[in-house]
Amino acid sequence: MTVTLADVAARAQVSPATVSRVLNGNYPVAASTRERVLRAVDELDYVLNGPASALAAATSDLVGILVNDIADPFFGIMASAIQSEIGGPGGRAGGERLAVVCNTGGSPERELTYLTLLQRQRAAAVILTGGAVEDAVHVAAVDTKLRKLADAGTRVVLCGRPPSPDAIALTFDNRGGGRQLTEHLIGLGHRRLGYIAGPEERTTTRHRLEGHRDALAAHGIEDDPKRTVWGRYDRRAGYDATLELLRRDPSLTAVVAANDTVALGACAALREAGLRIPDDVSVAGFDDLPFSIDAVPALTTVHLPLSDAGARAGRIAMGREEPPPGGIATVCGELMVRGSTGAPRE
Amino acid sequence: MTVTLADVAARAQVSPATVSRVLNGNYPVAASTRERVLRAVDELDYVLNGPASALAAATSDLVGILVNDIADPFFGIMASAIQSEIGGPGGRAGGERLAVVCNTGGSPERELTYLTLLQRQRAAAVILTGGAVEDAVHVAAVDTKLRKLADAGTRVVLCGRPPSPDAIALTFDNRGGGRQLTEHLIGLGHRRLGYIAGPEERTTTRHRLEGHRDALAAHGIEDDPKRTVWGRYDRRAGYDATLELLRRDPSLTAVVAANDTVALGACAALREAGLRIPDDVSVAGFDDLPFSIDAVPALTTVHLPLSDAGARAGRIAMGREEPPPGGIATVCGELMVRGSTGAPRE
DNA sequence: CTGTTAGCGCATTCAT
DNA sequence: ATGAATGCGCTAACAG
Repeated sequence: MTVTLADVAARAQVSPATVSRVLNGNYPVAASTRERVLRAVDELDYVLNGPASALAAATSDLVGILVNDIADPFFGIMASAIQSEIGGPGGRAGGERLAVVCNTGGSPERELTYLTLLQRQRAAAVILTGGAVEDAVHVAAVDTKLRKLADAGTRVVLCGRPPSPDAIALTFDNRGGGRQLTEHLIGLGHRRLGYIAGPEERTTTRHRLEGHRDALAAHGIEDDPKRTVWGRYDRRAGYDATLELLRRDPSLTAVVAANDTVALGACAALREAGLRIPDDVSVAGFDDLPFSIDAVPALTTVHLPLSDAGARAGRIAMGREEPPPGGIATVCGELMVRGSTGAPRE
Repeated sequence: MTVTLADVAARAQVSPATVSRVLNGNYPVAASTRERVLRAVDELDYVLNGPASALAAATSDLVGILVNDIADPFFGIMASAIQSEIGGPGGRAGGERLAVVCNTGGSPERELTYLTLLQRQRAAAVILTGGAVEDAVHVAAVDTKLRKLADAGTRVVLCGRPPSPDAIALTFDNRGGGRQLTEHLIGLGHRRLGYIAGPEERTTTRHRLEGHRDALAAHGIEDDPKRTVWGRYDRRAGYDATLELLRRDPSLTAVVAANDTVALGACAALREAGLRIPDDVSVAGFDDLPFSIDAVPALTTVHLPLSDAGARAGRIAMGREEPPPGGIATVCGELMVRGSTGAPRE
């Protein structure tokens, strides 16, 4: 039924080994023979059997990309950049690699499951993006998994995720970015700042919040726990949290959100409460996703070079770029001051 | 070095076949034996070899999801929904399936390449999302590919994509949605409407535009070609196109965009041109992506049930839901009237 | 319910 | 530069 390498060999009147060699292009074959084989491949419409190939070679052309939320452009942008560097020549089987993005939905179990699945597939490389869950048991489980993958020859790269032994890491300076942002607001004169944090157990959440607190502390501003609210990384969370912050302290003059999406929800809540941005309340986000510049007013935020970082992670995973010294590099964000922040009222 | 099924069998003092059976859970095995095997698996930290398994079974647990732009939430939302229905029990190898999303970037070649790669991997199912490129040669090539995949036992489902023989299709009623939207504007009194279309060669672009023109024709409004501009499906295209439309006809009272992202760019351009929305110019989008409600004013658009459609496509691909009669179902959008549209000025 | 026997399709030695 | 032979690790009949 399905045409195999042997069929091609027969048709081209060569041995299966020769066909394999021209297909993989990693061994000298006479030009005339090659051409004959290629023609047979074409005529028979032959398609390599991936599993068989992977089994025999003990490695595959799959490259796994793990993301926390595929519907969030934060991950989409990184995944897209990674993938653009994955393709091209260099792999086996004609140089085509299958970049597969796996959506963990932020669930530790799913993360582990996908890692196992990729291990099962003998993936050529695995790239984990975004913040990690901090639960000690889970961290240990992931580290163990990553070590096994690495031992089995899978290249493991972290992008926008805190370092782990046995993996090359490109981490984002979330703490520094958070600090810059809050210092900007303090510099504007704000003293009563609300903070909308992300999910409590994630590293990204903690680091950004720490940066915020660093800035407060550096300027002798008390960090009133009432001024921090936790939620998910979505619009609704920002909306609800803002209402809650306003309830707890109507005299707030600024709201700092864990990311841009949350900030958008915050803006909506403020607007509905009849407050003007930034005249009554300033708002700031984080990430600088494409839509942030279109918010009204445009969102002050911290720009993260998601695309560049993703591309670099992709190249490292493909062995086309040297890993950073020590296996860890910190990628810094850049404060983007726009219309959503201004001096506090009165 | 790496532990195999045979090792597990030896340790559990059973035959390899038995181990395979408990792992796949598709054959009766005595509870006591099962437990012994599972314990051995655990102790040895055994991981199934995916390629070997796929080779022997002639099918894999891979499910491919093709998207045009992974950084666009339109696709992210569908992919996420599809994936949520892919997992769970029912597959081989412990019921875990690997949902892999492949980013074609809108390129016909990449689309074909990914389909070949998926075919190579003997994917269990393939789901293609979003609009297709209309070039006859490419359409034929894709159809051929889909037929081969189907013949090889891969389930093929289209989601938000026009029908094709040999595939089950859930298509969006882009034409109807486009018509509704423009009729809404005409009903408001608009007569000079600009239209920002997407990439020229895509079905989505064409259908939405046709709907727009249907509405114009139905109301006896001349369809001046000067009032249509083409561009990509991104913010920048909307921005540029709006400037161009304004240049060609400053008396426009409404701008209809091919999708929400484009509409956002249009809003930015209008705002910078000193025009108020909707007082001076009304704006409408399409898709109703999450950020659309946060635009200022909130965007009038056509809501597409991306999540529901994706979930349904996922279930059909997994054989857990009956395909629609005739293999084709049309999914309709719903007009969402919000603040960005109003009566024309004067 | 469990063991035995054959391949699945390809990459890779080792020869020639 | 090419062919022959071997085995990758697993599943699926087929027996028992």
